[in-house]
Amino acid sequence: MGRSPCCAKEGLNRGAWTASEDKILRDYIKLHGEGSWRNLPKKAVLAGLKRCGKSCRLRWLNYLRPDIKRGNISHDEEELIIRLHKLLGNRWSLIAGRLPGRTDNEIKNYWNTNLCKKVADHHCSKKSKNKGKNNPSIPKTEMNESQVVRTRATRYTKVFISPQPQKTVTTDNKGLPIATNGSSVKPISESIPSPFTAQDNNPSSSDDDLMLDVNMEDVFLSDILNSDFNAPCHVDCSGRHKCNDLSAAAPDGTLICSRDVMEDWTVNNFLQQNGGWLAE
DNA sequence: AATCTATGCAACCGCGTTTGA
DNA sequence: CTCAAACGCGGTTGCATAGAT
Repeated sequence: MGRSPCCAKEGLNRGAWTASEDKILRDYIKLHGEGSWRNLPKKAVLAGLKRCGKSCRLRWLNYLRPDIKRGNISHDEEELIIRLHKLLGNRWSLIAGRLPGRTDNEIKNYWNTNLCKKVADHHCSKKSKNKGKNNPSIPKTEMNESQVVRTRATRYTKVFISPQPQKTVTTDNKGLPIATNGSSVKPISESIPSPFTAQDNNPSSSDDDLMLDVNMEDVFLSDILNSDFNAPCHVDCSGRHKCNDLSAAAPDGTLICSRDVMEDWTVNNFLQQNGGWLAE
């Protein structure tokens, strides 16, 4: 089913935004609020704004929003980005969510232009420092090795998590879990919901049920958080497959662990339950 | 001074997910 | 339940500018 391109309508402006366009958009949103981007151009065109909704949304989110923090990224922010990227991969919106005032686009650009090189230099100084797009001689597979794992993942919405009492967790004013000093790392089996403990890969189960065929009883938080996500993972996630990026599919297509599950689990549950933010 | 190359960033594109009729 | 529209995200592109030659 083809979707009509958002910006295909003739007569719409493209490219860099002018100051007057910014003003129109800002005034419009001040008046009507965010959202309904698709309808925005129809209404705003009366004010002379000839932009598609998608473009308006992007301009607003990345540039015009009043809470956007412009300027250099501080060292603390940089550290945080690196850590979050190691944890989350290229989930820029998630990373941006942990950095108030920063946009996903800004962080993505900052990573690609600064941190990517830094991290690459730090981790694999023996490898080429050239950017991939400027160095076509580097095979893509090799380039990917020095990059983080690709994170586009199928989202699984049906995950059975057995109810577990939530531990209270101390958070800072940003909602981030505060690392407790010297927090001892527990085995995952003690701290994560039951789907991550051994489950019988029973084909007779309902097809709608996501089978998390993971036996991580011997996996420790420190193994994951301290692991080099770029390197082949030495954690045997399933007892059958050595997974490279904490998500893998068996040759028969059996899902072993979806990344989103892992991410949600890691960020929202797992770390909190351990009371530590990248606790070591 | 002119040209080339590298860099940074804003914006676009395409695709997956969500929503609602 | 189905399907199309809308939304949101990550990857990529293109342009302006700085620095090197």
